[in-house]
Amino acid sequence: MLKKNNSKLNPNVSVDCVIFGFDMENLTVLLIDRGENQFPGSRMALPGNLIYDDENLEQAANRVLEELTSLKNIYLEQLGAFGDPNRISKESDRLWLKSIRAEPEARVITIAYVSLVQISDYIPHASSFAQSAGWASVNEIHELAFDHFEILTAAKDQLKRKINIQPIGFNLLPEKFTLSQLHRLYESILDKPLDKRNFRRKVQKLGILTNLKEKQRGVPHKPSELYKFNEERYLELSQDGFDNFGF
Amino acid sequence: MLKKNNSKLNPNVSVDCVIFGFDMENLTVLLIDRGENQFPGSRMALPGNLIYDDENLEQAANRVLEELTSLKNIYLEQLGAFGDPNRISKESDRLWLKSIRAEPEARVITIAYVSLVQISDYIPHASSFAQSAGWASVNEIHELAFDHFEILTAAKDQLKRKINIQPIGFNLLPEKFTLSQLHRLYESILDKPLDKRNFRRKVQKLGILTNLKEKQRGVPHKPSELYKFNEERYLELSQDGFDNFGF
DNA sequence: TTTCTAAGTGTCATTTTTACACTTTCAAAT
DNA sequence: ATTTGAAAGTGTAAAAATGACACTTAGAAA
Repeated sequence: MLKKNNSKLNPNVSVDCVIFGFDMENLTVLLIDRGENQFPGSRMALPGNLIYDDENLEQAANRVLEELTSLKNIYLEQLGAFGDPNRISKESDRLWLKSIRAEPEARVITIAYVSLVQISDYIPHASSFAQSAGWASVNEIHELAFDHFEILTAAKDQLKRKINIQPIGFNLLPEKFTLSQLHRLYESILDKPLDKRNFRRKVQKLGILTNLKEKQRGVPHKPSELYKFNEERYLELSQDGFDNFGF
Repeated sequence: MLKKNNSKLNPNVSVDCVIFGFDMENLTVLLIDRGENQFPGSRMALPGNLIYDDENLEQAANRVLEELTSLKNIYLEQLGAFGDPNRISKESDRLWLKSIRAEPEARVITIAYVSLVQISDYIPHASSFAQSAGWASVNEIHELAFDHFEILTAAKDQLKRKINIQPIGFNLLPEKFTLSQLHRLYESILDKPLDKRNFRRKVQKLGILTNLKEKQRGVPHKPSELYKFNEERYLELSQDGFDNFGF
């Protein structure tokens, strides 16, 4: 596992990763399982760990993510810092830290990073201290280790806000997707129903979708046309300061 | 100066504060002066310092701000973490750190906080290691200590984004203000001209301004009517999920 | 051939946005 | 008393965006 030459873990700063996916039904998030001797509910955690003194925060997040889940080279965006002095002092968390850290009692603030990926491109495999790693439906999660539930909530809120400013939802879909899939994705992120016709009208007027003139096959209903995200067109628009991506 | 009982400074985590003001002409920011033996340009810095192990980040930001500038009880919002391993390794910064820190070579990541205040309510007085503290016009700043210029740029960008979602500009104005002052404020934050009539129409339709039926006095031109921010009305609106505050 | 399922489509009323120029009110100067 | 300078304040019409709303179509499976 990625060895750091002679650099030193910083006992006070960690990174945590909120990796969102979309299983065509619901928004999902990548969690690791800390194993059976944890209290139920708090077994699951966001992938995260201490940083090394010679790496920057984003590098650290990528390294930790790879160490724990095998996911590599993912674009991560910073969510913010979480630094409550008691954030790691639940009894179950302290016991666990004793088993994996050199200075389990140190004050640790964590920097959270967020990413959006296509589930099918990234198949997590647990390693290091993660017993397993996998996708969980965001709206079925009610408790996590440390302050990770709070971090997840902040990440969902940020995603809601950002999706009205940038067309970032495409990162969660496969290269070819249908308008209905995009529609369901927006509904599940914004957590509210959107009128089908109005949604389609607007998304098509933006001009950032290319119709591939290709149909779904094998579905027991009228097959949908497939689209892809037109990145060049998006860059044109956003250079001109266009920001009306909202619903 | 605010003594911390027996708690310990954390050598690896600091906070920095970006306090914005508005002098009725331009957006301004609160800076401290590190004194004459600094290189020109890098003499000025954002108020910031290491955190204590038993305080949370927002508390730390408030404490540090008060220690350096005497400003108290200011609502601070987190901007994010800045953690480049080389962020404090410019030669001039290292020399300065040697004079004020116990572990001047430690890796330090910083959490930046932002606030908007009315210049006239908060008169900064330097203390601790600040030689002086005062307001500087944001668009005249081209260099700062450490990575503070980068932090300031991120804060300006966040402000631009946020002002289109929440009517936060009011925090920068005195209680009574004119529509023209509000107009100039929006133009200076968004850094683009806004049509006077359209601006007034929209801001008045929002219903979050109360006309005080009171006129400016002593101005050598038609006196303006004075308004104040109607917070109750704003809360009503934002509870219903209203978000169209943009220009 | 029937049935089931999701895809796909258009219009009208309302609201929001944009572009644009002249009159008014006060203080200061003459 | 009159003039001047400076910013405040005001309305309209065209274009664009939004929101509400219901039926037809294409394919697979029975």
